[in-house]
Amino acid sequence: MSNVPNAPVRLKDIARDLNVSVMTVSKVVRGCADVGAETRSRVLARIKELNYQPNWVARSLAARRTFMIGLIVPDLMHSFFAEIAKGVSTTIRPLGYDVVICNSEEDCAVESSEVDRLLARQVDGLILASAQPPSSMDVFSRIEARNVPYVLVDRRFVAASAPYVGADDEAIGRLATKHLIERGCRRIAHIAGPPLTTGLGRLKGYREALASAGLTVPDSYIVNATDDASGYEAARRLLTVDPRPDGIFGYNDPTAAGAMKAILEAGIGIPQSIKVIGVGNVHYSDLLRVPLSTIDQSSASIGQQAAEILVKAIGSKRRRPPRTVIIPPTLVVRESTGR
Amino acid sequence: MSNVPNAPVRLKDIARDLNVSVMTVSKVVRGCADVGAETRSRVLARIKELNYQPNWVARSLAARRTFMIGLIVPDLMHSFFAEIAKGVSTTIRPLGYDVVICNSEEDCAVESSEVDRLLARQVDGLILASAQPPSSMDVFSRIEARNVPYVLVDRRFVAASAPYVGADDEAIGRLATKHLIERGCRRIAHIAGPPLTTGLGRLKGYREALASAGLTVPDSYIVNATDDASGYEAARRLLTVDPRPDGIFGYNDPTAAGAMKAILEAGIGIPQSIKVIGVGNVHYSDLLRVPLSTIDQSSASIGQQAAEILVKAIGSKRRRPPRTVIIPPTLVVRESTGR
DNA sequence: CTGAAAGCGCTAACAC
DNA sequence: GTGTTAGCGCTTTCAG
Repeated sequence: MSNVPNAPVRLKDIARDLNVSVMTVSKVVRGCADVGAETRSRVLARIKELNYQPNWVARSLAARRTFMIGLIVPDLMHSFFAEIAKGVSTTIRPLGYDVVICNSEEDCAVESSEVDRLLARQVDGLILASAQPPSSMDVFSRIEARNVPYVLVDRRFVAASAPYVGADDEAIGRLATKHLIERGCRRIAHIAGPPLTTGLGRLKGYREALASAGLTVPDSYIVNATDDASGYEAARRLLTVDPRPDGIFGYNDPTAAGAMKAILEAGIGIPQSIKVIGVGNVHYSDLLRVPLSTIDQSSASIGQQAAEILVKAIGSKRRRPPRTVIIPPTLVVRESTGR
Repeated sequence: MSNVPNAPVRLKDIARDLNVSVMTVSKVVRGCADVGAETRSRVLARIKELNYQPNWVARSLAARRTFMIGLIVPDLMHSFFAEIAKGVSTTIRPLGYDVVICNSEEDCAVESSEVDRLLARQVDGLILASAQPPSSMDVFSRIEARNVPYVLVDRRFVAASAPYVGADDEAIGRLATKHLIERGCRRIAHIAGPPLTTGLGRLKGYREALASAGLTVPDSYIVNATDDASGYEAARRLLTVDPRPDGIFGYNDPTAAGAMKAILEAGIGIPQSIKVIGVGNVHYSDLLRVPLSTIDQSSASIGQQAAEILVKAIGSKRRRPPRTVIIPPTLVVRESTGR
């Protein structure tokens, strides 16, 4: 019995009840082999009886491992990141880890403080879809100083010496743009994302695809947005440009969906007059006003692979050379780029 | 200096460097008032210099508080729950808490083990959108046995003596159904959700609204679904019923969106021939094939209020009488129920 | 196979 | 104001 009613059962309680040492009980709990069969079953019986649950805080302090990892994403509401989060969780939970999920709100100061908190909580590893500016290093170097393994997802940072799992953004940009060209578009606009590897890469791919098709576009064909609301506004601006674009490549599905709303509101037909394509293949793309063609990035698998790489890195003592997993993008054709 | 390179700085290190006791440093770190001004500034200086970060695992063990709370939701991919998660995080983070988010996959065994893990990690409190069957008690009684405060959201359980924050599901059902009736529908079908308070309550409200309007419907007007895919299938079944419904009330926005897809695919006009309404006001409702009328439940505010109640409960020693916050539903009319 | 000793890094309670 | 004493509940290490 413990002294205080309602106080959780401890190893000590079980040990006392059974007249064995705390160590023996601890070993049974952790499944160590070097315990006598009879002792083990007595302990096990008592554990079940009292419904003993190890105190993970104490265990973490003593073992110097928390079996907790941190995941920082810019926005959980964006289903792309929700899917990554889910992929991470379902992969890593069966391995005994819990995931602390943080939202950085796309703000690099918030992200930076999240990282510190997670580190202070002694997480065994970190997965980061970072909102840092491309050149910034200090968040990464702080993690590295602590020798905590981490994996970058979605957004790449050359300065960070960490594994990366994500898509090939230039390939995405080329694939989307080429598809519009093949569907007959000649005046292709781009709703560009924030100046991170994702936005920049897709923009570059877009430019490359245009160039290799011998197409040129006015500067006003490139506008900026990040979500459905700003995508809507961006498209409204594009519709005033002369000549009007006949194709729009959106940085991601939300911007593309917002753009479609603006286009349809203006009474312009999709895909007859303007074709639209997005990126991400969010689950509701198929239910939009006009089902949205998109580039699939296998978001769940990004989370899964990041988790797997992280767990391996946690397991091995020495730093391994950072692995890079580039997930090839695939085209999903729906009505918004129909003929 | 610490013995091992790369080992994090400890209170002890700072104390030794400055020839003060560990306690004094600890007090400075925690902002206790009873420290001499000069000592304090010396300590502060050294802390900054060494970039000291308290070890939260050790602190948690000693202080018997982790400043971590657990949040369990059935599905992070469903933006309703993602929004709750965001509401919880943004409310509770500034108060010094971190949130461990878990997905139960709508599976009550998974949920049960999540609860145990979170409890073993000594979370200070729990927020639960539980997938337990309505009568089940044991998850709740396990939490109560540990004396850990918890708050229920979205799904209600009378047997649990915990605060609840959520919508009034019967009111939702009535509001949605009444709206369809007012818009002229007479043959109103319902895509019902799982047999939890949400699904059951909305179904009840639907029945009440029909009854008070003197309408009756065949049993075949009530089908089951949980997400967009099953909503699509459900609607396909409804379309074969004779006489065909002229209104469909979907358990949530995804089911309603899936239903709209099936209806439009069958070449039937929305809202001309069938009007559709959902629940949840997910952020993309406005971008769907036909912008979806819906019932708003203020999901972000559910998360926020649950977090606030939980923090108060954590602060106070004694159990307070469980508070119940019912968020009144509001109607959002869009094109899917247009005249 | 079993257990005693020695912490993990920090804080509560109380002396000085 | 400052420091001392005693842990928090567990694991590591190493001796029996």
